[in-house]
Amino acid sequence: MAQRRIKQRKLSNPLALAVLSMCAETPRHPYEMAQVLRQRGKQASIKINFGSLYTVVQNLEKHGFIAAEGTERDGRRPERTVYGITETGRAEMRDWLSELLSVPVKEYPQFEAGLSLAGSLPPDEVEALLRKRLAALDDGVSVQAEVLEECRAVLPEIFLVEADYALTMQRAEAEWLRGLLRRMETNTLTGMDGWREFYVTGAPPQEWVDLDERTSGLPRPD
Amino acid sequence: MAQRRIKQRKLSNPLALAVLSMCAETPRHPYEMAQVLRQRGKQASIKINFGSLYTVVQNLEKHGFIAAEGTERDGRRPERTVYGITETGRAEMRDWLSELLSVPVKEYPQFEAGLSLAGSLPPDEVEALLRKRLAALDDGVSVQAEVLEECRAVLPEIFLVEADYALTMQRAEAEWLRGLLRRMETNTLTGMDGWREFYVTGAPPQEWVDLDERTSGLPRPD
DNA sequence: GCTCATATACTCGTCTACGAGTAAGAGTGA
DNA sequence: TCACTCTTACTCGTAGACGAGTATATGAGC
Repeated sequence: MAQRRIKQRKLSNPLALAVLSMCAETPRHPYEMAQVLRQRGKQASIKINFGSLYTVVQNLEKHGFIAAEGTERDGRRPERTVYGITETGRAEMRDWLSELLSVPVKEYPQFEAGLSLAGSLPPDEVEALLRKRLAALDDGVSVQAEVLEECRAVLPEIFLVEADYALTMQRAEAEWLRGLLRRMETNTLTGMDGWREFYVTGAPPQEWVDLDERTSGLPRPD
Repeated sequence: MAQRRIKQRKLSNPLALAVLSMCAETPRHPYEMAQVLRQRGKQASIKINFGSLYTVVQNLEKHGFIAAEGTERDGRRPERTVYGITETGRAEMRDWLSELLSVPVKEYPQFEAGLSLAGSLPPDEVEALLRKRLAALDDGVSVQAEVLEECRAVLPEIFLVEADYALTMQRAEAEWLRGLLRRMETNTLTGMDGWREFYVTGAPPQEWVDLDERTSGLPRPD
């Protein structure tokens, strides 16, 4: 018997969730949604692309999560359609948001991909590149820490939870990277010499040639 | 004068970089690339989707980054095209990989989006959901830590750098979450009562109504 | 009162991601 | 040896993401 597939959302773009959340507060037209999201600083945690916004609104309507409640017009500007959330939409929003908050999902950060393919570059080059990243990361952290402080002065902390999270994660990355670089510099990271050898002789060291076979049965995170 | 736009890659899917890296080692046919990537455990850091793989290979060829070097056939199985990397492709690979390693980019983790929209759910529910996440996160961490230990027994550490990174980041998230939950439980997080009030009375508390305006000029991370 | 810049409010078309489907050979057990 | 399943090796169709473009309106400066 086939195992029931885990529920798959009709829409997967987080922007759709943001739109639902906007319409749940009060009926709005698309442009206003974008404005409010921006104004509340949500564009730092959710990518708001205008091309996507209108597609997403259309699809939400198609699936019955939001419904056009009429149109308004400001002067001779183009007419704007105002959307409100439906009951189905409200349910979808609650369910989706609950899932986002309670179920950790593996996403694939580009940096992780970079790390896993770094073997295609010579070790010294990689070391230099990572040092550059660390510097940029440290800069970013100090800038954002400052901004966050300013915000804390005027806003209750619940509104800054996501910014605090992002900052914490960046700090963690910086610390990890510092550790890695130290181990690379001091040659404490096993395999560094093999890697260097490979870039000098052009061939992988003897002890690596059968690694692929020996590790084929290894439990790998998936 | 328009500022020169930052270089935009012809292909953005990290799988394309993995393909380049595979072809750089030795010419291969698509299916073999996928096999080798899997066998080396890269599927943990790069999403390998067969649908995408063939599209990506095609596009890489179209842009001259890889070139068909001929075909082979094993028994009466379908014919397979073998691709090798070109000089342009090698340059693209180096450049792309260098960028991935040295330039931190903001990605938009779903959880961050969830946090920033959590206000659409009642506070007690959010607390429960986050506790559920923390439990799952802790489980995941301990499983992966074990797997990583086993791998360390047979593999040089450079091959496990990306797994170590992923584990560290998960630990950091768990720790941050633990802190947040503590602050929520002890009511140390400012704004919690306002949020609760909002879910009881149905209206935002007095001191929030003009927050939107007061914060409109705030420097926001972007 | 005219021009230029900027904000408003979308539309369009392309490119791409990816799930689901397909089909043939190889192995395996009865 | 024959049925069945598993693995190999792709193909196809479609939905959606997003950049770039467009067109009007409003305000600011001269």
